[in-house]
Amino acid sequence: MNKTEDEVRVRFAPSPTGYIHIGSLRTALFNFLFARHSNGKNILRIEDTDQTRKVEGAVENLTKNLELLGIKFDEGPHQGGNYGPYFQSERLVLYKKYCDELIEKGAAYYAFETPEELDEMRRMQQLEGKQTMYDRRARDLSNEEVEEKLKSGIPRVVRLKVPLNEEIKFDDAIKGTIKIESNLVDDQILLKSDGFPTYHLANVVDDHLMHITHIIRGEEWITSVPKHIIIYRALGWEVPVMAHVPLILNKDKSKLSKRQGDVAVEDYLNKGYLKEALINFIALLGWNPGEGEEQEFFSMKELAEKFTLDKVQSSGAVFNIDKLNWMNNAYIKNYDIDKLVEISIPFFEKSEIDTSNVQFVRKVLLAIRVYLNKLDEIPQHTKFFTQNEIELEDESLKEILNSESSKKVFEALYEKIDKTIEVTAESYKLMVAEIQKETGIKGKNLFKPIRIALTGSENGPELPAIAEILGKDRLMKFLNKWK
RNA sequence: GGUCCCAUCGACUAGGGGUUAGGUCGUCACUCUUUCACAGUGAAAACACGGGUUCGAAUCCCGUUGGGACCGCCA
Repeated sequence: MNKTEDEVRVRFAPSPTGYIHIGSLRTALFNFLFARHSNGKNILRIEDTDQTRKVEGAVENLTKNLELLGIKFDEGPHQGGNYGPYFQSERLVLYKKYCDELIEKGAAYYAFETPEELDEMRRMQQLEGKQTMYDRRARDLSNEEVEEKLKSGIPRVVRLKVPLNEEIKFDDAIKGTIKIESNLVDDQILLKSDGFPTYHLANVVDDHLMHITHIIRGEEWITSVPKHIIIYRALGWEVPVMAHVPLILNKDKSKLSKRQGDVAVEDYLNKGYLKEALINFIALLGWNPGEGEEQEFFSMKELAEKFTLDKVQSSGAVFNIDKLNWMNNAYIKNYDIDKLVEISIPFFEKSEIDTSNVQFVRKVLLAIRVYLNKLDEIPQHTKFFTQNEIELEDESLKEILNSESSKKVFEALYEKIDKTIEVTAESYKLMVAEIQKETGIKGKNLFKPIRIALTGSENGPELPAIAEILGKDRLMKFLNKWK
């Protein structure tokens, strides 16, 4: 064991449900940033104690995406570590051991109700308008009764014996002091009848055994903290620092959900949001460096330098796709072009562009990147570069093409291109400038007909770039049609 | 319904006893431009309400209202 005394150790503990929720991503990010900021360790632990919800390949998918986004772990299923195993399903003996200890100490007890009985109990409570919670009916069973039932082999669970008439208090690093009456805390099931622990038991045991110093997780957990504190106390363990991160919300301020848009990180990656933009955006959802800082763009390194828990917001944050789009566009515009080409290839494959010609892809991307909020918009911007026949966007454009002055322009440009060996953006500009001088036609009357003749549309990327990409042959073909 | 959490422009937020309440997205206008976009300049836009405390409250306290989360042999 090589843990140094006050080393910060945090964990991200997802259940393998098959995809990473945007909210989980932020929790993972905050944990990672906090660990890096404090020179501590970031640990990945898989909470797979629900046998009914196993998803094949979920862990691989999760690890892959987190890694892709730059969130790294120092310990975990793949990287190993001194406190494994890092799958809860492989730690069952541990949970059993501490569960027995709790029973021994009188801090937990056996209960024998069936799920149906519990449903019925809750139904009645609801009918009476009471809070639904276990009525503690098995709490005071005599030793003999318990022995007898255990022997009979009927299904049993272990429940937490919540001490009565006490005020449970703790200090949350984000929310401040929180107090709850113990009488309102449920005698939570700790060990299910299948022998697996529930979240509450497994979490406390693992966080302790793995020497977790700070628990950074979603706000939805805040109401179960008292249960955890009771377990820590019963086992004589120190309670880690709690930090409950506020929720990410839908537009209507409810918890971010599938129904109202994409929630899986993969969805965003697949749409062509750059990982840097996604991380930057997510980090700013519920956190900011404060103190008059007006910077909006942060690299992962900068985030790690600046991240502290006291700057995490205490209220929820609406996920605003407009701002993500703006930010992603900003990243796309400033990204290293060769790297961007690499990332963009899969999206170009959905267009007419021949992706084997990387130079060509590069040119097109350079011309259209300014328009892209996300990479999956590439196909809708590439048609100007791939058309072999020009289709007019609107019949009324013919009028412009057929005007006297337009004809003159086409004629002149055609001749110049004919004499040119290769059309580049530069040579195109020169030619058009010459035409302006020679014919006296300028402004709209000059460029508009050309644009329409070459693209079929009144607007689009810069003409010189388009001309270069189209190339001499197509340029002549398109002009010839109207001259 | 019970418990807990939360409350600054439409959204993300800065500020945290004395500020013209600042920035970013979005919106609108103008400028630039051989189109659209980009870029630039500017505008509209907020301290939920009511009581305290104080010379002074967006800021501290209490309440109200509003929103949210949780109340499972899920995590």
